[in-house]
Amino acid sequence: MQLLHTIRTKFAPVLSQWLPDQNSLQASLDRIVASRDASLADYQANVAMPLQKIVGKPPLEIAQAIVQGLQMGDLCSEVSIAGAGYVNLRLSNSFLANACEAAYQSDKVGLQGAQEPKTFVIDYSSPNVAKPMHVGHIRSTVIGDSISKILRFLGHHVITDNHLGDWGTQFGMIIYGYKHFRDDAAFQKAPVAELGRLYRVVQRIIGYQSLVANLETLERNTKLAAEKLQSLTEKQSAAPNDKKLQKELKSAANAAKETAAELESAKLSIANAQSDSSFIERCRAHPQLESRVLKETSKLHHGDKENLGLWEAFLPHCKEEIHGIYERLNVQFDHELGESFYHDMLPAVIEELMLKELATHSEGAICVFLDGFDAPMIVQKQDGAFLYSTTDLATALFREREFEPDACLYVVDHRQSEHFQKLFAVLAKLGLTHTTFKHVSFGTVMGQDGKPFKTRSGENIGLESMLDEAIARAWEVVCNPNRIKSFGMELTEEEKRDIANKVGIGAIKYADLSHNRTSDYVFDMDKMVQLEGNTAAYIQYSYARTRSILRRASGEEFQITDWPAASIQIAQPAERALAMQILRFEDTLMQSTHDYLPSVVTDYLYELAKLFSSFFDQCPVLKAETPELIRSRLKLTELTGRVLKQGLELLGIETVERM
RNA sequence: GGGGUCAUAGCUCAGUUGGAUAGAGCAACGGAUUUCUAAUCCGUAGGUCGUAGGUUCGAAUCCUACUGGCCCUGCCA
Repeated sequence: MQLLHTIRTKFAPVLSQWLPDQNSLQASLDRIVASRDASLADYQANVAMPLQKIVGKPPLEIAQAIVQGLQMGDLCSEVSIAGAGYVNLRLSNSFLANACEAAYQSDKVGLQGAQEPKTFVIDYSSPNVAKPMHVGHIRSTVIGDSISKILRFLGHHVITDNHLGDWGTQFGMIIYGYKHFRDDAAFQKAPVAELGRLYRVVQRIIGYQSLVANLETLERNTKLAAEKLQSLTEKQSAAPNDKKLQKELKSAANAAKETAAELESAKLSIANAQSDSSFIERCRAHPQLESRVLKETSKLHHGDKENLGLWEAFLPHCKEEIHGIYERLNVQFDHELGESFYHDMLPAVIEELMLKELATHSEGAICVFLDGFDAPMIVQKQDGAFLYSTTDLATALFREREFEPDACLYVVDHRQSEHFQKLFAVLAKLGLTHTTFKHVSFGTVMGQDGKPFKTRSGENIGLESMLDEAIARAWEVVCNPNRIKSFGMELTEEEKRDIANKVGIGAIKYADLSHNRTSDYVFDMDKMVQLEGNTAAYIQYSYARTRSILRRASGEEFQITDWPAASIQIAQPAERALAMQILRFEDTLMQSTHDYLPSVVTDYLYELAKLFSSFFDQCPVLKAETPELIRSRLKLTELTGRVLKQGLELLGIETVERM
């Protein structure tokens, strides 16, 4: 149910006497919120204080007038005024009980759903298929999947699209690699692994060559920075109190330090590479590899038979690989329209931009210049090739025609925010003004050292091995024989595998979703698999406990099966706290979709699981005083389980009946 | 140089349209168990919300400046 809306509706007639205008009335109603401190109130209306200017009376007097005018009916057991003029509400136990009853009878745990369903296109995951997927891809995939599920559950029309990078430079790299470095036997045996190896071989050579090529510039810059620092230091000693100079000195010192460190690390990498003689030989044999790779890419894009043939041969293998990962993550898409799908539409995009005089030639490229940005959006390179900005424009135009969405969400990392600002500005100029485009950005996954999460040698961490490790650790903890024996549970091997799998994958997903989407977070496998505190396992465990009680109830010892027909009673503090949290489910989902924050849902579920634990501790279910109470609590337990399961499902996390 | 973003307990983090005494988890300490699954519950301790101003009934939250970190900044995606 939409609890907040129900409460706010009661306030509307009273507040409208001072706020005849709909907008200001709504703004005032929005100040009625769940109380942060449950000991003060369940809900609080912070409406009287801002009204003092409009009404011309002290807040306390206004609050009194509000309370006198309110017709809360059965909803509240207590309405009071506190502090500077807060109107505090205490929901009545009978209301909570009835509302839980209704939620229990409903097939969607009481969900009313969106009044005006909208159409969303959600673009997420979108990896480059020829490269191995790494930890950086997990956020987009997991966040996008969760947002899609929540919106869909609320009744919106959601179209998910995995915009695969299946047409870019990385294919030039593996095509070049395949032509020159392939191991046929290895390719026969495991094509994806071999392609991955070829990608890394080519990447390493390009990396080395670019380091060598830039070494001179780097040395010069380092020298210049050091000289600048030197001269500023001299000036500083002449004028020690010049603040501007001090600032300059500081930034010069930083710059000198940075360039020196960069030079040092470049030299080190080069020295390391040079100790590998076969590698150096390869580099000599393939000079200027980057431009050779670009040529292969360009040939592919221009329909070269051989390259197109290789691309067609590689792509199914690459797709199979990532589909394997999606299967493990239990993530599905409605569409998988990659970059290659849009290739033929790109010239028309440029044509339209030129025709509408949005794009101009500049320095040999075709660019769209936008107010507020120094650099233009480049849509066609000097060499005639298109860029991802061109593809993104074509994609947006295609989706507009095909799906007619109300909103398009791009779940992409925050470093691309400027790209999306430009993209959206151009789309607006192209007349796509009735669709809301939104970059749902997210922060970087950091290592323990506070730097982007990489292996010690600087490589990205493979997604597959990360999932394997999470599952292995989940196994160790969950299927620990001592623990299982301690409460006499016998699990088959198959059941153990299933549990370890769902707990391990759940741990990774939950760790990602529970952090605020926009902030960076430190990746800590120990912690996320630790199964204590704010983790998926704690919630999954709570769910398993609800199932355990229900299993026992209908088992031989108690033989109770008639609780669905009984009525829910709310009396104990732990019962009412649990009931109220259950009823806040829909409000939580709506709040979560307001700015696409799955962490709102994780917080909610964690709180619900904690409240259930308290309830479990303080309110015996099967050993309650009366048969009626036993049945009431069984019903509440079942309802809690349903919400926990549904909530986890919206996060893409599965549950188990026993763990 | 320009722009973006972040700074909250020892650690990892919540705190979204400004609301009452700033909250969790971990780590530390103390209690509860013949268990409806102790992977639990209850409690103690821990803070000048980066600094300085401003806006107002009220600021961790909004504005300005400063300090520090990360990111982006014309032909990769």
